[in-house]
Amino acid sequence: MATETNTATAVDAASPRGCTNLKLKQASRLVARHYDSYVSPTGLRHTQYSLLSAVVKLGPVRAGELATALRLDASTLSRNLQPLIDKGYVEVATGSDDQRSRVVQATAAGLALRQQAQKAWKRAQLSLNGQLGAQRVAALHALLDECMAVLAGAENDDE
Amino acid sequence: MATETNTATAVDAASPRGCTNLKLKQASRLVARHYDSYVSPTGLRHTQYSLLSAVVKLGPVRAGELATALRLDASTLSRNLQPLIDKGYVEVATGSDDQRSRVVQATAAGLALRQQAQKAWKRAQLSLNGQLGAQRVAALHALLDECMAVLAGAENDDE
DNA sequence: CCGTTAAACTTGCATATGCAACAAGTTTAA
DNA sequence: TTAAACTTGTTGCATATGCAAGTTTAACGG
Repeated sequence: MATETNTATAVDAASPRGCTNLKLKQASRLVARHYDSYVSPTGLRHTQYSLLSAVVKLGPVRAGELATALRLDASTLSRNLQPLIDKGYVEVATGSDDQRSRVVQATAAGLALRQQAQKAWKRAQLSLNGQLGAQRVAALHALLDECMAVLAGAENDDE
Repeated sequence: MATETNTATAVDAASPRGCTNLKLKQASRLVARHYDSYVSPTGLRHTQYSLLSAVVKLGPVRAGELATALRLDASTLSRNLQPLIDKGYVEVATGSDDQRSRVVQATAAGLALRQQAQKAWKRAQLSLNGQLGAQRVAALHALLDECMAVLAGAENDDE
């Protein structure tokens, strides 16, 4: 969109201060705790809710795709599934064409719980929108999406 | 600053889509990996670099203050310090007035390493600025700072 | 002075996270 | 058709994270 300032021409003192990584981690921790205060009474942690939701939405899906979609390392995904499997919310089957692949999907119990938890999530999100202002949240989402799109695409490049 | 829209007046279709928590975590993971690719050759992980930097900046500081400054749970901070202590980059002493408190500070080795690692951090940050655009990064920082200020202040309130 | 309450950390427990190495199944090429 | 190369997941290892409970020390009330 707007001419991507490739020279220093239009940068009018936009030199970022501080560490983007630290700010993201801190904000993420704060927000995660906020969500957990709403969602954890359902028995799911914020991470587990996100994962279960993704499994429900993406239907029967291979582990690798799920990891890519969530931008998670494959090994992390593999382990994060375990608590949900133990509790009987998702099940994993071996792929039909490719014996190496694992196909993940939600159980009936998982679907039911997700619907419950989604209500709690909704309250958490609305509460956050209220505290921060819907516009600010929308702006943050847009910015984060843009950043992820750029970074995900550049993962194979050198400088 | 700008009138904090407390009513629905100025919201013109700013209903945020998606989950703020998930977006923050995903973006944070991507960015963390980016920083690690620059910083980890120094022997520090991105989290450890942030922590060591905070210790250096805040000088001799009580554990509690450090946790508050980093918005980390006290128990997490306590444990995160351990790797740095083991490697001899920071040292912890018992408080003089209050025997319960612990005072943390960087060692000479810690200071030296931090200076080295800071160069790697700088390259990571500049590279990120380049990929995302300095303005976008600056905007993101501003937004994150605002969010943290609001959320940190509201930690004791109900809805 | 002693028992109670509060404050500052640390521990136990359960996840979350990623890299390197590994195991297993598929595809390719000789 | 078999070994090399590649793909898909899982394991080992080392942190990162937070809540609840425990420990030690301070501060207070009587």
